[in-house]
Amino acid sequence: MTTDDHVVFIVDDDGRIREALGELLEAHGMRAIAFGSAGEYVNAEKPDVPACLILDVELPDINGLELQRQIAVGDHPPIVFITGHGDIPSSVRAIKRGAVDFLTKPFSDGDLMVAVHTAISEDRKKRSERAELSQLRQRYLELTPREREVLPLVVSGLLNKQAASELGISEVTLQIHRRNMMQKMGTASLADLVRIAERLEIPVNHSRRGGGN
Amino acid sequence: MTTDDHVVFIVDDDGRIREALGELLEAHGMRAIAFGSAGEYVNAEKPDVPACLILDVELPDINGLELQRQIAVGDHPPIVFITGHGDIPSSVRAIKRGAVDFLTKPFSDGDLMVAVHTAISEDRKKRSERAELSQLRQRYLELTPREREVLPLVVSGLLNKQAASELGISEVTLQIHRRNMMQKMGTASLADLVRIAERLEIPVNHSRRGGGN
DNA sequence: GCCGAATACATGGATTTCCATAGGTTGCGG
DNA sequence: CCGCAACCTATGGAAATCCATGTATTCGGC
Repeated sequence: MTTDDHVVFIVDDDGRIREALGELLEAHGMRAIAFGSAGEYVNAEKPDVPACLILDVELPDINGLELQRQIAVGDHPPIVFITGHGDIPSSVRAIKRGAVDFLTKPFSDGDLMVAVHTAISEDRKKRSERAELSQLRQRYLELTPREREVLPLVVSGLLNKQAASELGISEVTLQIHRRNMMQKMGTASLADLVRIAERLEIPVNHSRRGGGN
Repeated sequence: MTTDDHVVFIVDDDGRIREALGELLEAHGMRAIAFGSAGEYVNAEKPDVPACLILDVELPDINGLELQRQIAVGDHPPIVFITGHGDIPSSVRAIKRGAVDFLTKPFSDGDLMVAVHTAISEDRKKRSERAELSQLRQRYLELTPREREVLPLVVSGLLNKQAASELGISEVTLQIHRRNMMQKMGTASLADLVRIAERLEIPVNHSRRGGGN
């Protein structure tokens, strides 16, 4: 892990904590960027790399749990909460909402580093999955309306003539749309297409009656 | 929700707590079964219905978190922890390991009931998914060794002749195995089979080179 | 008006899948 | 030895999919 392929954000109003954490992370070969308030963090330009957010619960401008709730609407780095005055309901809520850990001060350097590594590893995985899904979604959006209608019928396993009947068109036309759709989706086989449709959570409302594939 | 289609297990060494919780749950039309120790609970015959486990952290025979860890190897009801002396690391660990909630005494009846309903609802969903998956796995186990070899090749989208080549057999033989396999798996189409293979997490190591489905 | 995209339909033909039927070999258990 | 399961192969033929190519209509943008 080099300092260019990840980043650790530190949000704590206590300058000494920011400095101590920054030094700890850099001593472990990690890149750290610190902020004194949630507002600063939210408004800052951020590198597009796997990340972790070390977040103090008691911030001057907003409660850390509230910030977690707010940033949850978009893509955001996994959170490692740190707090000097935590309570159990808060910790439960934080973890249920996806935080990687909830550490009470004083916490050990080791615990923090484990949490940070877990968070960055998690973010790396999620970002990769999101990128792939985003690409598939883009392909889906490039389909014509008709092609988009044909897709769920095809992946549900209907024969071409059955799918054509569902749309009230000829089988020949259905075949054309099907072919164009599969080309745009970049799939060489029906099997590939079915898997992509699953990834995109496209509903399957039909089923073939009777034999064969 | 009738008292026949679910159950709430209570494991607490304090008889008054067991009684109070039992009465609360029954006042809400729920069925409750109480145990004074983890050993009692583990050894008891349990109804095969959606359930919730209200688990005290400080038990005489074992720590509640340790019991969570032990029962995690099998199918077990979602846990709602209750405790009079909890600490944040314990609560974090409990939630991370899948507990529905971690309530510190004195907790409100409302909080407990919400947690219990969430747990039972969750268990109902998981049990349904597990039953379905178990059935699919049973079908998979009924395949002959050859049929089991053919399945991943087919769902990867290979042409029959390509799959046959992979196994060093004739295309005709591959077709026979394919047909028998799809019948045993209860699938009417390749699309259905692909979805089932995904559910069973059968690895796909091949891909068709070139056009068509 | 022209052009391109989207949609519809068609033909001719090749390839693949599917089906029904038949036959053979090997290994295991009763 | 016999029956059965598992595996292998084949034929003949029907159905489905795929491909290449062509035509026509409508709509929107330039």
